[in-house]
Order: sequence, then C-alpha cells, then structure tokens
Amino acid sequence: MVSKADKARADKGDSAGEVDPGVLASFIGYAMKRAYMTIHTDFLASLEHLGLRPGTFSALTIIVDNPDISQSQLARALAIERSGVVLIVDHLEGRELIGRHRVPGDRRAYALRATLAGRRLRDAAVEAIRRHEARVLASLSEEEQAALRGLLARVI
Amino acid sequence: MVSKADKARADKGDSAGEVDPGVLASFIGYAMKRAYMTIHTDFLASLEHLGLRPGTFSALTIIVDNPDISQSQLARALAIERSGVVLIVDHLEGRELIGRHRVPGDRRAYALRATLAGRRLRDAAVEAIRRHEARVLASLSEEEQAALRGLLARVI
DNA sequence: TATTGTTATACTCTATAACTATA
DNA sequence: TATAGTTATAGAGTATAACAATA
Repeated sequence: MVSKADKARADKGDSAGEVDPGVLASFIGYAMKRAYMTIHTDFLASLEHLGLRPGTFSALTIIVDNPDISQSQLARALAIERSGVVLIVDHLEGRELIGRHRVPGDRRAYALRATLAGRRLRDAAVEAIRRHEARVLASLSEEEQAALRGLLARVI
Repeated sequence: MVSKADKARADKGDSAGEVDPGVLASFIGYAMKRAYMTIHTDFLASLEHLGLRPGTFSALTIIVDNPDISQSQLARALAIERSGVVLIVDHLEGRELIGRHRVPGDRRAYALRATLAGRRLRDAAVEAIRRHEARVLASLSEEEQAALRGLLARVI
C-alpha cells in the first residue's frame, strides 16, 4: 500500500529512501562507517553538556589514567601529532582540568597531571558515556555486545 | 626477558605501549573508532591510485547506480549539505566522470549521469575496495564477517 | 512560498615544517 | 645529533547563510 505522502514524494522524485545504495550496501566498510557515524553523533551530544569534545575527552581521560605522562607520549597514545597535543593541553590547562608540571631531570618535558576538577569532570564524562552506550546499543543483547566487541578487537 | 631496546625505552619512559588506555578500553565505542580508523586508513590508500577520495567515490558510485539523480537527492544520500555536493559534482564533472544534464519539466534541477569513463573508474574502484576488504578482514572467517555485518546493521 | 543549485564564509581537525631549548 | 614542546600555516571536510532562478 502506498500512502498519499509516499506518492507525493515519488511524484516529485523527492524521497530519501528512493536512492539505491547500490554496490555500497555490499561493503562491510560502509556498514562500519554508518554504525560509527550513528554512535559518534550520539557520543558528541552526550559530552556536549560537559564542554568536552572527543579529542579533549580522550586526552583528559588518558592523563587521569596515566599521571605524569608527557605530551609526546600523549601524542602517540592519541595517534596525533605533537603540535595538535599542544592545543588540546592548552585548552585543558586553561580550564584548570590539568596542570603542566616540571620533570626533575629533563627540563624539556612536561609531566601532565589532572586536577581534582579534571578527575571529577572525567568521572562525570564516563558516566555520560556509559548512558550513551546503553542507549545506542539497546538493540543488542549482552551476548551480542560482547560478540561485537570481540569482532572489533580482531579487526584492530 | 627484556630486550636491550625495551630497556632503553623503559628507561626513557618512551614506549608507546606503556600508556594505559584505562577506562577507554571498556568503551565499545572506543573499539569501534579504532576498528573504523584502521579500516579507513587502508581504504584511503586503496583508492589513492585512482585519484578518488571517500567523498568523490561515494558520490560517483551512487550516481552510477542512480542515473539522473539530482544534486539534492545526492546530498541526502551522502548525508551532507547541498553546498558540499556542488564541490564534489564540480570535481567529478571536471574530470569528465559524470555529466550535468537538464531535466525536462524542471529547469532548476540537474540530472546527474556517469560517463563511460566514470562507470569504468567506479568499477575499478569497486575491485580495489574488494581487495582492500579482503585484506583488512583477513583475520575473520566468512561466518564472522557475516556476524559482524549483521551486528553493525542492528546498530544502525 | 518552497525548492534547486550556487557562492561566500567560517569552523574543526589534523598535518607539515621550521624554530627554541634542552639532552 | 636527537628530542620535547611550540608556532605558523595550510589542507580537507563540512556547516551556515544569503542569493538567483525556477516551481
């Protein structure tokens, strides 16, 4: 059965669903991208109220879990260039979420450490992300989530 | 046993592996991002010799599979703004991979159609991507690839 | 009034290269 | 010579807003 709205859209050649994904649908990478984008959009929204973006959250949580990490080590952990880390660390330091401390014995490097406010914000973000993941993966059972996790790990 | 190189790195605090992923490792979204990035990097490399990027490839293959699609429809299919489509279509048209044809009865819109060269380049890209996927998913059996595909579809 | 395509503009993320100070 | 951090700059991708032509 074709609804009036469907017919109107079909007549105008204007339905989003009418576009054939074609060969794209046969690529597992296409499904991966769509799933990633779906999750990522909700992920962004779930962190927005805390003033965090993916890059700032990742950096903050790694610093919390690795006290006295250097900027170069952080760059490798985030898989970005050191020049990019400077901007993120500037931002986090400006918000007093982390501090740049001197390293005894190497005056080139900084030892990055989260402040109390930084640890608290990280914990709040983790809670927000747990709620986000529960929301986004609601259609999968515990077993299926574990299976997905395992398959993704095998790809990496 | 600790190798000389490992010891040197440990002494310098310089091993990439020494950074604790911490709570990040407990997020399925983190595994998804890493798997997506791994695949995406190889995907980019697999299209480079054809002069295609993800955006230009996606647009080209959708145009091939949907002759006479409009730019607005293409924008919805790619989930980007119409202004972005203009640039991609300009590029593909400049390389004579597609043509902008007039639509009888609506002088506002274009009907996009791939040229012979466009269809051939699309087919070559599909072959390159099939090789890329075989490479990237080599660690998974056919059944596991199907399982991954199904789980990703459920997330979308 | 609404839609199609277009232009101008800006923002985010990331990379490259050159620089300084230290090692 | 090599490394840690910094700065300046540029590129890709995308978004927003305003516009002309057409519906």
